Amino acid sequence: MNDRDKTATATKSAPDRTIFSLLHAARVLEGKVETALDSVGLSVPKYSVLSELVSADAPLSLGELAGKLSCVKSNMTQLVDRLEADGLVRRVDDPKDRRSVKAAITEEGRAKQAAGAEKLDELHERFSASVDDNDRSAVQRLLTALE
Amino acid sequence: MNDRDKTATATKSAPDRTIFSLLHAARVLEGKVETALDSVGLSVPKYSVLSELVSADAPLSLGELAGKLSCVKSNMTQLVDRLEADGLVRRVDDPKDRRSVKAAITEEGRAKQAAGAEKLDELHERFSASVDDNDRSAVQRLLTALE
DNA sequence: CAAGATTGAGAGTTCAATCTTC
DNA sequence: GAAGATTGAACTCTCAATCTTG
Repeated sequence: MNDRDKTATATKSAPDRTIFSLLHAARVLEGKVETALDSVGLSVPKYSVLSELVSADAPLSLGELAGKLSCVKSNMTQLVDRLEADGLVRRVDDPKDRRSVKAAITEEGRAKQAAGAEKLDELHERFSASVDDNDRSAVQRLLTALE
Repeated sequence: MNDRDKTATATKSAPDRTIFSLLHAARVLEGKVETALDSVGLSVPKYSVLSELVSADAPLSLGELAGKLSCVKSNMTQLVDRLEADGLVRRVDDPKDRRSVKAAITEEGRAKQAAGAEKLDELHERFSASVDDNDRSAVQRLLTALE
């Protein structure tokens, strides 16, 4: 069942490829995650920061957060700005290191994170129900082959 | 009210989260596409616009382009601003409809698009080589189940 | 000088409002 | 009024430069 791939380098604008359908699927999925979180008033980056703070169960420095979210520090500066404006986190000084600023989650932030996690669980439930185990492991295999 | 029960959210998403690995894989893949296009001086949105113009083989209005890329019209206004600054497209008036502005690809834009397509083909080659047909069709199945 | 965070500029995206033209 | 495009504001992200502190 392999009679595609006729001209490898010749045809430029002949779209076929699974690679782009995977990309498209990811966009769709990401959209669903965004919608789910949006219904509780959170964005994906905001939810990610709150989740890290909840799972650490302690304030984290902006540098640590940037590392965990795999983004640049200046990004975290602005993201925490918005979270602070929303009242979901609070900047606290680090007595150990006067250069450092830590983000501490507020009660409101904790509640938002829990609400977001709830929505994400629901989404995951629906997703899992519509996919059988064989396909699931095939995807896992394909994904790890990607790195 | 909110007794944070760690076992509730933490253990639930730990063992079984294909949804998130798919999301992660998409990020990785998207990063590779970005890198490939960046090597010829293009971003993904810019390449997409150029490709649409090449495949249409005629100028397209900004509204048409926004529709094809599934984005908002105001987005296309700014994107075409940047493409015009790069000398890759040119705004031309539509004699049929004085409200409308069309984007016409330049020779330089055509060359850039071809270079980008070349890089993407190479990427696709490498990807296809590392995926067998069974896994490929599993992905297709999973993707259609997603909508 | 290193490591923390911040600022400024720019790319990309969305939405709401506006302006011109049909 | 409805459909073209544009502008302004907001969010997310990156990079380069800067400022403070170790």
